[in-house]
Amino acid sequence: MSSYKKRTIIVADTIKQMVVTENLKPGDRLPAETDLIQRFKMSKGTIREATRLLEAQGLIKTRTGPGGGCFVHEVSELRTIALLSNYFYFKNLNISDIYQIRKLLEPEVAGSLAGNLKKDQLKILNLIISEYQEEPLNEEQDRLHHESALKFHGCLADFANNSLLGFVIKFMAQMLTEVTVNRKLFRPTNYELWRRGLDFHRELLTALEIGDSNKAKKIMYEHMCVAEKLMLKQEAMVSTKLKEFG
Amino acid sequence: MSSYKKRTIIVADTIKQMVVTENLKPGDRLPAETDLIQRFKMSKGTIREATRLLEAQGLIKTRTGPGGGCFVHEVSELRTIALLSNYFYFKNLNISDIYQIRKLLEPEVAGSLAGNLKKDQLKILNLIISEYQEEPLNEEQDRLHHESALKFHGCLADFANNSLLGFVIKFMAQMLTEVTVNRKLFRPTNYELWRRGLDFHRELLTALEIGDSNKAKKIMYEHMCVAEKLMLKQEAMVSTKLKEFG
DNA sequence: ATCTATTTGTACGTATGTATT
DNA sequence: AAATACATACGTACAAATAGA
Repeated sequence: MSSYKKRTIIVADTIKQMVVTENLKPGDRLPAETDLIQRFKMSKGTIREATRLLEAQGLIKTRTGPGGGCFVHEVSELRTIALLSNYFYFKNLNISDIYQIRKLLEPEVAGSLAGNLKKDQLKILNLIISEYQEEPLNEEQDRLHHESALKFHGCLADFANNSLLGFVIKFMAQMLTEVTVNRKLFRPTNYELWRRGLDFHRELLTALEIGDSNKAKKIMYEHMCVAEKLMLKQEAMVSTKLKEFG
Repeated sequence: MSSYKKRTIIVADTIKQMVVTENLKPGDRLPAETDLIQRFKMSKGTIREATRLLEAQGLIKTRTGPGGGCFVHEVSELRTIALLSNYFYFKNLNISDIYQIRKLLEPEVAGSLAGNLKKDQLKILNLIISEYQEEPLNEEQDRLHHESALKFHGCLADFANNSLLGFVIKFMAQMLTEVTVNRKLFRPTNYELWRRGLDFHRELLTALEIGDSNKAKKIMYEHMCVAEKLMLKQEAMVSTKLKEFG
């Protein structure tokens, strides 16, 4: 019940504050380990605990050797999504939860991108589509197709000007992957999901190219509705199977 | 270039895997420190580094004393939002980015809650509104009002059945707070933002109570639009001031 | 290209503190 | 009050990485 703070926390907080008050940017140098030892009058171990804590959060990076030390670091998207996944691990998300959000956000992005994509961006999207244009012949291929299709959505999100919106969309895709993998929703192969998804993506790309914002929005919305329906069907089928044979 | 892994990481990963493969739930016990020391044949310090790593991620909790030890722990929402904030620290979000998402998600939640709130839930919402029903007399009060108003939105999000949607909305509110605080958007006091926000919240509560889903949705959407406009105005004013006097 | 100095990283052992039964 | 089990912190020794001579 005291306001006592552990020494490692004091050091970590001080370094964090330093970044804010001195307006440090990624790549900027922080005091060396030996400096901190002297400044705080603490042992090497204690100081290292502090930097390790910040490193675990992805806020700093340390390098060994001459000219090495602690540097401000931008937290990576991958690590952030991983940490978010931990939070939702026990939350038992279901398909509909995810699609409720996707149905709202994905059409918005599609609409905002219509007519605003550069040639090389369209090229990239086409390239991604080509990764899943062939009919999947087995479960493994189906899974890979599914992953690539989600990459298509992630790519659209990256092209959006709103990094916050882009992040949320990519996170939704990640959660969807985790849910499908956890519940083994890839057996049997979902031919219809692949086939209709591919069609939607192609249509969407055309609408984006000609700059028809409303059409792009509409296609994406329908795409989300159909995908949700098919995944729910798959889910129902899998759970029936589990009841029968599990 | 080797697949060498630090001993602490090996221990941490092994424990993580244990949670997944044994399908452990929050509160379940993990091996005690002394057990792990024997099992891995490592020093106490090394083992502690591993558990500390997992604790930093919020995945486990350790308790001292007899019967103490490591326990599986559900990552807290607060901590998760804090980690997410780190990610966006260098991303330079702006008001419009945040409101683009709020305008899509908040009305959806409002609509879904109409007619579905229990009496005690309505009571809680009323109580929160009472926290900012008096006119703010100074900057500090204005800031507190603003915080309480965001709590109102967070509470609605909690009442939604979709925990994912609720989380995203609460995160948006948090980002909004950080942006306003960082850019010192609280001076001068934004009387209009408070006044109109209060009115919208009251109207919304009525719509939720009588179960008019469409009206609730519409009110919330308008609320978002007005709030965005007022905050952008405030932002423009602040930046003008900075140019003149900064 | 090798050696050297520098700077962080890992691990151990130990002493003492704190929380819980 | 005592026993238990984790928490914090220190100091030390050696390992690994790296820049520069």
